[in-house]
Amino acid sequence: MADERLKKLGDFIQGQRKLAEMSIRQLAKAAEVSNPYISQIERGLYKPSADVLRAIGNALGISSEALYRQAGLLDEDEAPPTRVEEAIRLDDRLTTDQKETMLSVYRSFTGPSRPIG
Amino acid sequence: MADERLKKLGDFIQGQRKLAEMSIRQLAKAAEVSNPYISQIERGLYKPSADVLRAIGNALGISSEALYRQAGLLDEDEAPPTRVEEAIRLDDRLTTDQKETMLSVYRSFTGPSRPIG
DNA sequence: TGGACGTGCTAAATATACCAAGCACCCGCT
DNA sequence: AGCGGGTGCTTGGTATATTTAGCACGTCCA
Repeated sequence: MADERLKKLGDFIQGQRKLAEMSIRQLAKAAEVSNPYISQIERGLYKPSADVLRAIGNALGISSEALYRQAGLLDEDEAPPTRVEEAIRLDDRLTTDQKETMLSVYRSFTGPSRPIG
Repeated sequence: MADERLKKLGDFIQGQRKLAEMSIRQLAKAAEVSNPYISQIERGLYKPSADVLRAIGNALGISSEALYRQAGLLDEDEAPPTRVEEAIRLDDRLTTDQKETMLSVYRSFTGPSRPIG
């Protein structure tokens, strides 16, 4: 496996970890692996096994599928990635006002143009 | 990982291989792994890495996703509560800064702490 | 008969995924 | 100053994934 891919996967995991505001040790504990190993994965030193990937995905609140796709482990380019707008609209923890707020923020970020689909 | 799962995965692969009318060696060559290794995987002796699984899936003309699911590596019923967060984090139309902004807005709406486990 | 081919499997060696211990650093206390 | 607790990283070892060589059994064909 190209270590370029591993690097990309590592960067992705690190980015997601930071977005989730977790430390390496927190993630390691949640994913039930050692902390150095997370560090090593993030730096692209190792090719984690399938169930370690799954555990990391779970710990980060990312669907394993998204992780696999990022890791280049699902070539099938079906299965549309989760949509922000849709997810916001469907979230029952948000009030209607809050949804509108988030949607308008989102649209201001992404511009007026319609999303791909 | 329960070796029961490995056995089930192995049986599944073997079944698919036979349906595809391939020998172990043919599959091994197509998946670019050694032939004994295929044999060992089919008998549930080892836990193949994610990209070996993908290669086998490709060689057999099976969607990797189906394979992962068979292997119990896609939980599917995990992590639904974090859909919005995931969608935001994975959106490639947003910059990291924008993601952080939206996440903090979202968190302020839904409450401060939302640990994963 | 015999050997050139197929099949799946075994065994021993190598490569590498993964872990425990611990270092170096930074910070908020007291 | 010095502790206690946080951060990410390094090192050396063990466990295990993966391979190379080769066995034992079949079948077909000369």
